Amino acid sequence: MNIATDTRSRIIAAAKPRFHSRSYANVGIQEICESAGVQKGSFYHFFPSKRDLVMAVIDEFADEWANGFVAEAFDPALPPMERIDYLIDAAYFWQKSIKQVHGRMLGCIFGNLTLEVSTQDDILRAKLLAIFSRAKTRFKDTLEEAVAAGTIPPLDADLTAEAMLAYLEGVILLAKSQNDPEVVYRLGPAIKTLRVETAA
Amino acid sequence: MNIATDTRSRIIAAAKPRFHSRSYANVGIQEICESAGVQKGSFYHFFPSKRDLVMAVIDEFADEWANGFVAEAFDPALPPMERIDYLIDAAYFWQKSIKQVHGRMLGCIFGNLTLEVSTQDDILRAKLLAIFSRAKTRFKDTLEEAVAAGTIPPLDADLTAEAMLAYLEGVILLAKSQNDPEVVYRLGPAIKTLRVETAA
DNA sequence: ATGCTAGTTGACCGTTCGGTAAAATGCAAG
DNA sequence: CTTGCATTTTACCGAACGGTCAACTAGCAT
Repeated sequence: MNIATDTRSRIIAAAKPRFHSRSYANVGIQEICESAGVQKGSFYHFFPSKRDLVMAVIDEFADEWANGFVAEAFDPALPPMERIDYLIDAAYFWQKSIKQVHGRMLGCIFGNLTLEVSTQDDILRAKLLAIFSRAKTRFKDTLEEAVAAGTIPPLDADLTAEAMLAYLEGVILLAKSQNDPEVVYRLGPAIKTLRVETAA
Repeated sequence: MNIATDTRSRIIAAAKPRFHSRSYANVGIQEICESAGVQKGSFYHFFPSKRDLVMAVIDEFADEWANGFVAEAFDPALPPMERIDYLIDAAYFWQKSIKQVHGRMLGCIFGNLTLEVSTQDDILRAKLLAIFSRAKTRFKDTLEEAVAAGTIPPLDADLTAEAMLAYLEGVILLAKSQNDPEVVYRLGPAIKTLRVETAA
């Protein structure tokens, strides 16, 4: 079970940076197996299909974020709106450090995969949608807290949260098109100007 | 020359909806040729490579937009900020009509391609970047006009324009993840709340 | 010791990939 | 009538694709 788990996680570890830095279709099982030092038959012992692998990769990225930057950013000890600043900062520094190591702005793997596969695979789309949904909830809770504390005027927390998430993804997209994480630095802070008023 | 042009444009016409509705890697030359009623050798007479085809497709989409919705939206006769409303409306109705016909929200092909290929092909990335750059200029000019007219308080028109473009792409991304153009309808109008202040 | 099972191996499946080369066709100008 | 050029056809390339299969190994419980 120990060694078995090891093989499985070696496969995921090999797949993660590849799916992130290239695309779903452009990364083959064979390449992943070679990099992980695993035979193809062994791969299909752990993963019924390529799709199942990418789902595991998505889960790992989501966990990594949820327990890393996101947990730090949405620290209840911070004043609510500062958490959003923190998140933008984290996104910026993460993209920047990846570019320093890898030479490229890789962007958000959830956004990348969404635009690539969501018209072709509803199961993957649902998976990615769930990730976005959780992210939105984080924003929403933060906004509600900020409103309750009187930090910001009342607004439609649900829609504003969704708008902020959209903006973050859009900023990362534009940054990727320029291969330049500084775009995140320049545009990110404007996320706090976004507002959807409460319905009258 | 007439028939020749016809073959070339039949190829592009076959490729356009495919690249838009699926992805770059998922659409093969063979399929495009079959759909266009063209032999593969003939394809390579007109396009040196698959990349050259997708560049032509990008150009066609860009022209289509520039001469269609975008031209209507950025009509100088409209009050500046209403142009932005118009553009959001246009994006919404376009995505909605595509979904009605095709059954799917396909999103923005420029955004789609950017996230798929921009880490793997700098020439395509540059092409897409140029498209975004032109779009940003439209926003920027509009914002400057709105500031000059006193419609909105002074702001950093360049950065705010980029932020608005990012937001639009992000909203479409999120809508695609939900396969629901109504997201564009709900979130789109908040684009006008985005602001980057002028540097002090 | 035996049998079961999780894991592994390596060969193999048919299909598709982007791209090539040479021969054939059509057409227009000299 | 012929030359030349653009276009088209057809057959083909090697490589890679996702996925399958039967045989084999190792460890553990009965």
